Amino acid sequence: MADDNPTVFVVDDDASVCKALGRLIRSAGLRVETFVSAHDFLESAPFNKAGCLVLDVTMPELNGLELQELLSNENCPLPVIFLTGNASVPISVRAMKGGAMDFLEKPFDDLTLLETIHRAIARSRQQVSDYHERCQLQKRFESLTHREQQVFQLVVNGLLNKQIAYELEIVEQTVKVHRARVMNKMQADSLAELVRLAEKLNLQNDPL
Amino acid sequence: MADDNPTVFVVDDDASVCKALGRLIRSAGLRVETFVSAHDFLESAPFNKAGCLVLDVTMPELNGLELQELLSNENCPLPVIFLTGNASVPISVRAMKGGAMDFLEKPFDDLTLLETIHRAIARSRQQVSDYHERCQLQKRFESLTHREQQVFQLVVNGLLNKQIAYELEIVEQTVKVHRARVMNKMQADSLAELVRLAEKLNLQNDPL
DNA sequence: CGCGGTATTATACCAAAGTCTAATTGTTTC
DNA sequence: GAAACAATTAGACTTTGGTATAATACCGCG
Repeated sequence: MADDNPTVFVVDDDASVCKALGRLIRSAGLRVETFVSAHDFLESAPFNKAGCLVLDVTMPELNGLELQELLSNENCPLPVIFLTGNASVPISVRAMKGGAMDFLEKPFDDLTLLETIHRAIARSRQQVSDYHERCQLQKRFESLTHREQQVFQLVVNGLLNKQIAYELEIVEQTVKVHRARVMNKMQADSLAELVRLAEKLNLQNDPL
Repeated sequence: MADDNPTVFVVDDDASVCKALGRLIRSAGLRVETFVSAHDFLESAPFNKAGCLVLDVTMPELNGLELQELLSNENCPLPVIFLTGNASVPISVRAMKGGAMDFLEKPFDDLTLLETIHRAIARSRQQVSDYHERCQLQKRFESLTHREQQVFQLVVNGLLNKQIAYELEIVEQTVKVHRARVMNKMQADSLAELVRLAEKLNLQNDPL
């Protein structure tokens, strides 16, 4: 909502390449930040903002693949586009298996890169939006008391109030109270919606 | 249920390679079928059975990548593992973007290939199982009359019976009749389950 | 034309869910 | 200890959902 301006992060140990890529990408109307090392990039860690990463494979210290893996482990959802001068098949395969958007050899076609960047940003927007939604849901879920969470679980498993009462060894009226609070706190205005929220929260059912 | 025996399909224009791969894979206790051309393979099209495809990239007529794309368009979910002698980065990237499990250069390590095959088969099993479940669901859904499908849609959108009645310009009692039939035909024994079935059927909600 | 499938409605009743007020108990926290 | 929160229950009531029986009407098919 507030900051819908995606940023392209360019990481290449060759400053002149950074500069050239920066120019190219800016010319397409996109915001760019360049870094000459993976460490530099990591300091301004751009979590949960839309954008993408254009990454050189071969760099001293932390190379492109290692950075990709690191970000992946950190759960940073930024799509990665690799650029490389001297690539090999195993490296490109590893990059793609690691979830890279693309893997382009230098010299690359400017338009191809820009087109790939746009696809990456589109994906990133989706990811960021999904992430935010999920966070809000998670927050609501955590605002439930333990008992309310239990009732939530059993309700979306399809149990009747009286069955839930039996499971939890309480009285049906108590279940109704909890259930009403669950609907309120989760901001669901129908059981159908509550079930969908539970799905998004990965509240697995069936553990009966 | 009936045929839980996955088959590895090997396609390589070099018959001796086929033979060697066949031996290797069979030695791991897996069923193998070999083909010396993509066309040969396509004739025994192994849809909706668990297995995987070990594919040479460079072949006369229809090459590996083309076969992969063709199968993908045909919605054939068989995981593909590429083998290649003289590969290039763009080709490997294209293969991986096309959803390949892996892309191995000859000479490859036998154990690596077998390990990849096993992962591919595991994925295939999951896909086949998902596919079957989805088919059954689709069948049930299609057994609903038009009116019942409408009621289904509105029910899982969270509308009350009386609201559904208003939408469809009928009386609440009629909605109840349809609703009961929907629950029966879809084999759902709770609203929660019905909503989950609707999700799996991609009955998008919200088109209010 | 009669039969089967579909859609519709009515009546009646029971079960389940939702709502409101109110009270009790235990725990934690300032 | 008072205040705040959580869990529990009771009682009373309304709304909604589910089920059963039955009847009417339309349509297409043989």
